[in-house]
Amino acid sequence: MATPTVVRATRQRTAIAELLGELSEFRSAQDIHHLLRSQGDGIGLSTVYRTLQTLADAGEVDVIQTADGESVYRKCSDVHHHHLVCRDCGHTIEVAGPAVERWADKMADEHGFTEVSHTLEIFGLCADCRVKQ
Amino acid sequence: MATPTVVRATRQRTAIAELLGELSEFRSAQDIHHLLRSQGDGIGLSTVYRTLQTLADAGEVDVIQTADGESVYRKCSDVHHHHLVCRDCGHTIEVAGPAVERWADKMADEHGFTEVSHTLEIFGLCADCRVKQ
DNA sequence: GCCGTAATGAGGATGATTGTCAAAATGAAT
DNA sequence: ATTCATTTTGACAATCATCCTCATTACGGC
Repeated sequence: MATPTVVRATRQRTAIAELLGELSEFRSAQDIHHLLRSQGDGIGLSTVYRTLQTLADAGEVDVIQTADGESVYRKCSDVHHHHLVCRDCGHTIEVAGPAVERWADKMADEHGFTEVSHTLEIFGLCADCRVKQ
Repeated sequence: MATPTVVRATRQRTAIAELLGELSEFRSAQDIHHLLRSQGDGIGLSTVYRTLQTLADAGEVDVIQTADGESVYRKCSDVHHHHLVCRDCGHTIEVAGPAVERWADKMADEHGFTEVSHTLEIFGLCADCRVKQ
């Protein structure tokens, strides 16, 4: 992929960005592909994957992996945060935990680790999904 | 998979358990398969996957997923803990963070989530790998 | 040893993700 | 608006980890 010197706006990219703007849950690339198609936007699966990856690299969307290893995407706020995710419907709440960040950095530092990053997600059953069952 | 009523000891299971006992890093199923084969233990890939899954279900090994979605396994202590993992060599240190557990539960509770679990891993470059580069 | 059951493993199936590349679309300049 | 270099797209094939199938083998209680 010879790095492009300019980035172009396309119908497909706009459609993905808009859809992500409306969703509050993490969705897989395949989900997003289906959603777009079912609302009439012709788009190829490759394009969805490529675009989501680009957005993720740019920090525009967050990516986490479900228990079975599938990558799911969501447009999030810019500030550092973690997620409280419903295992059933995917509904997500952003939560901040400054104390946790400090703790993680301290642990890494104490053991001589550098270039530290961390992943932290909380999974559960949201109130809505609990009653539904 | 009709649940067996008894569990049998086999050469393959013993080999996997022993290997895991010697390793301090997270390794993929394929890694483990190669390692066993290269030390002369004939074993099938399916068996490795099956056994690791069984061990994971029983809580005998921990499973986390690498950045590219691959599952990696490691024998861990029984107490609840998290991992400080070297991105380069996989070397892993178990760390405990009781305050983090409480925080996660509190967040979930405040938003009405039940059946809560969480994942938390810290990634970095260990001291050894830093000098090596 | 025998035998009922559990476990193995070779090979095929699955499913998410990525690569290929010719054709289509973009946007800057004319 | 037309041209044109470059970026994007998307149908399809290729990868790759993981799971499934099922005939064969191994375990362990008798």
